[in-house]
Amino acid sequence: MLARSGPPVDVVPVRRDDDTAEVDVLLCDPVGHTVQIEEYLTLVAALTTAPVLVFTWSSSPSSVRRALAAGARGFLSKGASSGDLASAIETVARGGLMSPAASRRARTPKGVAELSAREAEVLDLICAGMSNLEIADQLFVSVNSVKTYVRQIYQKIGVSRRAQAVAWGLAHGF
Amino acid sequence: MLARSGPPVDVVPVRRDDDTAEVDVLLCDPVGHTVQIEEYLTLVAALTTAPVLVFTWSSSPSSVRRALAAGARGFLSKGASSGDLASAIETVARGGLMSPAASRRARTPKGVAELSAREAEVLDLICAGMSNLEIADQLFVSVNSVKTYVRQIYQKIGVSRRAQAVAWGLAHGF
DNA sequence: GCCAGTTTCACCCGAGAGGGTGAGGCATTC
DNA sequence: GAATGCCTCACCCTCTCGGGTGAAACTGGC
Repeated sequence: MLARSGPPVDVVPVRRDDDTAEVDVLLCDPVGHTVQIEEYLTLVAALTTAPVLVFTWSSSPSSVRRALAAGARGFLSKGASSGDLASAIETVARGGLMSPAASRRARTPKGVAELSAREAEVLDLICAGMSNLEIADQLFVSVNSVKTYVRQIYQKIGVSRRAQAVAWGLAHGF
Repeated sequence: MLARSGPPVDVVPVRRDDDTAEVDVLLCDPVGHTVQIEEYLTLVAALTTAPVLVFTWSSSPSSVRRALAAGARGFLSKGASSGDLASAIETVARGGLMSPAASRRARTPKGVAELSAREAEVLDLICAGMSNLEIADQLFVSVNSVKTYVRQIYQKIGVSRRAQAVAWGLAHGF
């Protein structure tokens, strides 16, 4: 995704228990932790001296507010373009603050416009091959909630089974 | 797939009831018709004056023999590279005969080496979002057979559910 | 002819998915 | 405050899938 952006960006996967990685900006998706986002970001910030850029599907003003208040230097929706992501990384690496107000225009990739943040999140995990129960575990919700999202997703993207949803999702940037 | 090949090739979808399409080479996958491939190819040949290039997963010598005997000007495995496909189209368009002996080296794309032709065929249809029953209908076999293939595919590519198989398949050229 | 691999099929059973209905709580907007 | 959309959850039921077992027929190579 970033390979086609203008500025050169090296991506280094960082895991929770990896405290030796040197990065300029830490990209962090608090999926499953949105309820206690403050605690989560405090933990994440303790792992690195690099500024933290939250990169997740949810971009509700409440999440943004709380993430920034928790010390994140930026917040960007996964629906933003790769160019926006690259420039967000640059802004944060330079010590600036990246708020979604600057990227609100480039909101979602084409075809995802009608999915809510949560629905997009669930579709992301479906495309990763996870079962409903695994997704429920990951997001700390009931499997009934996941089934509801799955139904809504299928209606919105016009499919009727999982394989079709995966194919759709992968064709649309998930 | 062909967009990245050297020679320029225009692809025109041709359906069974479309007898006005002008094409130089007719690409034809007799999926589901391998038992009566002769009859099928006779029908196909009646649709066009263009040479017929069979493009399918199965590349058993028996299928090749019978397809060429039925009038096909070429036979190419779907496992072949896009370059091979493009040059096969050129060969056939020039009036040549395209037999798999020339493309046997570039047999399957990476990662599909262990799938049989039938298994690859089934995975193709899974990636198209079809259910087991639909696949069975398409291939004129029992749904029990399809389940068996699905099991074998999952074992070979190391997945345990459909969504994972779709993602794997799409990542490997299906 | 023998052997291995492939194709095909059946059956059993539990797990997972999918479609439906209904409901309450929260955040945002007017 | 009311309306709307979203999130969350429950429950019902059916369908599909997935893992297992077993078996027969065919093809190609040795």
